[in-house]
Amino acid sequence: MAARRQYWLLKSEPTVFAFADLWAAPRRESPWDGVRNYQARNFLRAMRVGDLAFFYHSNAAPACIAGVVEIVREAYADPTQFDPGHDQFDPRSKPAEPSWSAVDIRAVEPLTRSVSLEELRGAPELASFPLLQRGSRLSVLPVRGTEWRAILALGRRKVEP
DNA sequence: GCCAACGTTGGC
DNA sequence: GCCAACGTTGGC
Repeated sequence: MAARRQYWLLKSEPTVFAFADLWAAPRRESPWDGVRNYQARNFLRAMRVGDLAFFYHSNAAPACIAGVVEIVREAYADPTQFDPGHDQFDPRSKPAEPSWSAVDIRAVEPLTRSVSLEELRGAPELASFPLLQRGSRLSVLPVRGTEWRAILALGRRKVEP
């Protein structure tokens, strides 16, 4: 079966780590670590090198999609789970059987225009987009091809509608 | 800062 | 296995 690129969305609070921070990092790369939710972790583990993801700014004014990133390293044991000095330290996780995973990402493209939540809500193609559902809190989400293209079209548009 | 929604924990 | 309490998320 041919490998097929999948699409994702990753949430980050820009005051902690913004798309611009990733863009400014060496080789525009960074680990994506610290995920401590099983469903989100399972999505991380399903990612393949070459998959693309939107970089979403949560807890921002306005919350928005700021850019596109690529998965450059598939899931590996998240080192922060074993670091007692780290906020995300998990004393129950055993090195022989790590509970949590990280991937590495690389910034690919800043969107010409950030796409705000309000705009996302206005797009008919995104009616069932998980991010827009009530109470959605997952920090890692799958994105369908139709949704991906609709959002890209909004983000690449140069002129206000 | 508020608060609704959600995931996790732990007593039973 | 149930479920109340708690901590966290995240839009506003």
